[in-house]
Parts: sequence; structure tokens; C-alpha cells
Amino acid sequence: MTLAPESNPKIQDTPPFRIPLSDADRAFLSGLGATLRRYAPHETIMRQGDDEGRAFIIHSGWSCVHTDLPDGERQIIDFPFSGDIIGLRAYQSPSYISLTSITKLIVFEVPAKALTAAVEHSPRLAGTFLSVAARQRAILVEHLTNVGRRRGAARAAHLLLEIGTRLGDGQRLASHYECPLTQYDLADALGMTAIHINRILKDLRELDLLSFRHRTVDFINLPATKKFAGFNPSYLLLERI
Amino acid sequence: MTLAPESNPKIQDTPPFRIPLSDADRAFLSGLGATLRRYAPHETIMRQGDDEGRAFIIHSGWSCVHTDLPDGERQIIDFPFSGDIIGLRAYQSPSYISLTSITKLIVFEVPAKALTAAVEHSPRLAGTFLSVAARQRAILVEHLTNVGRRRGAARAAHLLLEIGTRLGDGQRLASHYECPLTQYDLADALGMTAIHINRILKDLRELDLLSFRHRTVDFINLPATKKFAGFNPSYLLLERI
DNA sequence: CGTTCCCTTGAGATCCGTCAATATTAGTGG
DNA sequence: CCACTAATATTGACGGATCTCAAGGGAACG
Repeated sequence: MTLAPESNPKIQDTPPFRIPLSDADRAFLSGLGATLRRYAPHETIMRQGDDEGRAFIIHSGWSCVHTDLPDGERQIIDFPFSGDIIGLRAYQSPSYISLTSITKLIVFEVPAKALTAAVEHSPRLAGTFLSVAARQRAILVEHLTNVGRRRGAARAAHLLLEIGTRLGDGQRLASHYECPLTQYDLADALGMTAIHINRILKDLRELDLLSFRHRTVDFINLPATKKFAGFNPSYLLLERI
Repeated sequence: MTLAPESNPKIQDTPPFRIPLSDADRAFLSGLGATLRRYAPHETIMRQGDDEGRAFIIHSGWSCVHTDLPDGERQIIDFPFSGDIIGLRAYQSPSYISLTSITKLIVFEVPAKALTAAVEHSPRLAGTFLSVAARQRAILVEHLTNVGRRRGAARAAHLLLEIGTRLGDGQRLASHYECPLTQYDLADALGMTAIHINRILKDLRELDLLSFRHRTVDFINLPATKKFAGFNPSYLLLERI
């Protein structure tokens, strides 16, 4: 699903642009001014409050988009995956979010103005950006619904189901995947404390629904888990290209 | 701030398009195929799950965007105001949200394809859509942060501060405004029960921070309330045009 | 001027957070 | 490969926040 990190990936081959594009469009993309950047785990790539004119397109690796609160807490907004765009905007403006790597991370850094230029240049690309933005909005809406209206155990299960689905390039959900998130990460995404997440994961294991230990998520009873979490993946299917 | 409902407002005069546009752009907008629609309170304008090819631009009135859960509960995602766009998408696709009026509501209904056409037609409009989408995303991110990381009283105060700011065309926060939301609406937006919202509003009154009774929000001590809620309106200022 | 929402309050149960202590795992350098 | 260290995970006890169930009271609207 992701290119080997050793090669030097090109933006025009990365997921959101794997669509029928004219040669002119491809040439345009490669001339966008995208810079390939590699980050070590736990690096800050973008910080809330900084004046930003950059956007990022994830190539590979795990990271999180989050807000920072005055008391040092944070709310994780999303774990973006390959092809997701962070900071889609038209102009320079202060960033309201931070982007932090979790594992080794490879991203394309693009000037925000280049995105505007791309939209002007190609209706096909404009449609792609609209679709990517719509899908990300759907994910965020589901995240808010999850935090606002599901109780802890269902909330955690829902997030792990979503991640499992998004990892497998959109549609199919594996019964098992590697997951480098800590219980602190989960807590910050789900609006709870890590201690409570720990108890919830224990409950989910004892309910024979799923197990998350040693960086591995195992779905023990996938249909029951989907029902338990109220997970309906249709919100992830929005025009994934 | 809003046109008199008796007149027949035109889309090219409505907030997101109050920007320097060429005559050709204005003519294009008026030919978009926008339909003016009026709804009574508590009508469903768009329902989650329906296949949708429409987008809506709010002209005036109160409404809510929400998700529906199997058990009949709902999570309110946003209370959109004049100029906000609902359903910004490139193509026909199933809707993952519902739109319901709260008061009498006037909206422009636009075919989704018309938005794509507008983006193709005018870079200025494309930039406008990107900006509107970025601002709405910032609002949604702050909403998730609010629900995930603030306790009840601060959460409620934060929402009422945000609404007060958005009502006054973006920047200035009035010390008093009319608010037709019920405590059930607040509860569904904040991820709590209406009974608990009731107790929280009582607490906020007794703390001399704000009063919400009889459809009226009064900020008794605005600086203290902002501090209490951790309210920093910079996320609302994103390129409001 | 009555009916329907909507608001208000109390008591008890449950979920979740805080504080504290310890065990386990992953990472690092020798 | 081992020893050491820091990060992460686990568990218990307790308190606070929020939900549920139940019952009235008040406001808005036809």
C-alpha cells in the first residue's frame, strides 16, 4: 500500500492523485513545489498558532493532528494516513492545529498557494481536493459523534474499527493489524484518561470483542464488535479515489 | 445582517460571495441554478443516508446539522449561520448528516455539480469555497476539542460564546443575544443530557458568568466567562470574507 | 385557556477521573 | 547479549461528574 521508504516517492503517484489525469496535469503536479520530508517519531511538524502557508500530504507512517489546550492537555483530531491532506487552505493563515509524528513519517510538504494554483489549473484536481476534504469532514463528524454520543467501551472499539478500515486502503477491514498508538494516544483521541482506556481495553478483552496489546489489535469477534460499537463504515467510502 | 425575509434574496448578494467578483462571476453565480427555499421550524431539509446531489447555503434562520444514531439519539455537529455551506461536495453521494430547521429558515439550494462548475469557472470562487470549508473545519475541530476535553460547564459556556460571536458577523461578541435553542438542542450538541445541561446553566448563573433563560443569553461577566471556558475566537477569524 | 413542549428539581446508580503504587515493555548504551 | 532507564501498562481505592428514573412546574402557542 505504501512505497518503500528507501525509494524517493513522487507526489503524482501518491494516493489522492492516483486518478485519471492528463499528462499536463501530471507534469503540473510534479512542478508544484512539493518537498519530500522525513521525520523521526515524536517530532512536531506543524504547531498550533504558528502562521502557516504549508500543507502536507501524508505518504507513509503514523501521525496525529491535534489541538493543544492551555493546561497542557491535547485533543487528537485525527490519525491521518497515506494520501490524507493536512492544512488544505487557500492562503497563509495561523494554524489552529498541530501535527506530530508517532512513528517515522514521510510527507510531501506543499505551499498552500500551490494548492490554490492546482485548483485553478485543473478541474479534475479541484474535484479531487473537494472529495478529499469531504471525506475528511465525514471522518471528523463521525469522530465527534463517537466522542459525544457513545460510551467509553463502544467509543474505543469504534476508533479501532475505523483505523483498521482506513489502513486497508479504505474498504476491507482486517481481523488483525499492527498499531503503534499508546493508550495515551487513544485517550487523547477519545476524550478520556489513559487509565480509563486501560480498563476499557481490559473489558473489551473480557467481552471477547477485541484485544489490543503489544502494539497489535486483534478482532476476536468482528461482527459482534461492529454491532457493539455501532460501526457503519459508509462514511469512509466517500469517493475514495 | 440578514436581508428582510419578505424580499427575494439573491445568491450573489449572500455572505460568502460578498467579495470582489467580476461581473462575469456575478452573472455566473446568478445562473448557477440556485433555488430559494423557505422552511418552517422543525422541518427536515436533508436526511442522513439519502442519496444527495444538493448543497445548501444558509441565508437566514437557525438550523442544525446532525447525525442520527440507531437508538434515536442524535449528535448535533453545527448550528450553521448565514453564508455557511452545507454539503460542499463534488458529486452525488449518500449524505452522512441531516439538516433540520429550528426556526423559520431560508436557504439557497444548489446542485452539487453547480459547485464543481463554479470552482472550474472562477479561481476566485474556488478560493472562497476552500476558505469557507477551512473555517467550517476549524469550527468542527474546536467543537470536538470542546466535547472531548472540557467539562460540562466550560463546554456549555464555550458553545454559547461561539454562537454569540458567529451571530455578530464574525468578530465582535455581544453581551446579550436572542437564542431559540432548547436545552435539548444544547445537550445534543454538547454530548450530554438535557437534565444535566439544566443543572449546568443553573451553575453558570450562580457563578455570575452567564444566564440563558427565556430564549435569551446574557453574559454577566464576559471576561470571566471567556477565561472560564478557555474561549479564544481566533479559530473563527479564518479569512472571513 | 387548555395542551404541549420545555424547564426544574431530587435521589440513586453508573461512568469516569484522580491519586498512588507497581509491573511490564521498549529502547539505549556498553 | 546484558544491564539500565524511561516509557508504557496495570491495578486499587476513592471522589466527582454525569446519567437515569421520577415527578412537578412553567412558558408558549393555537
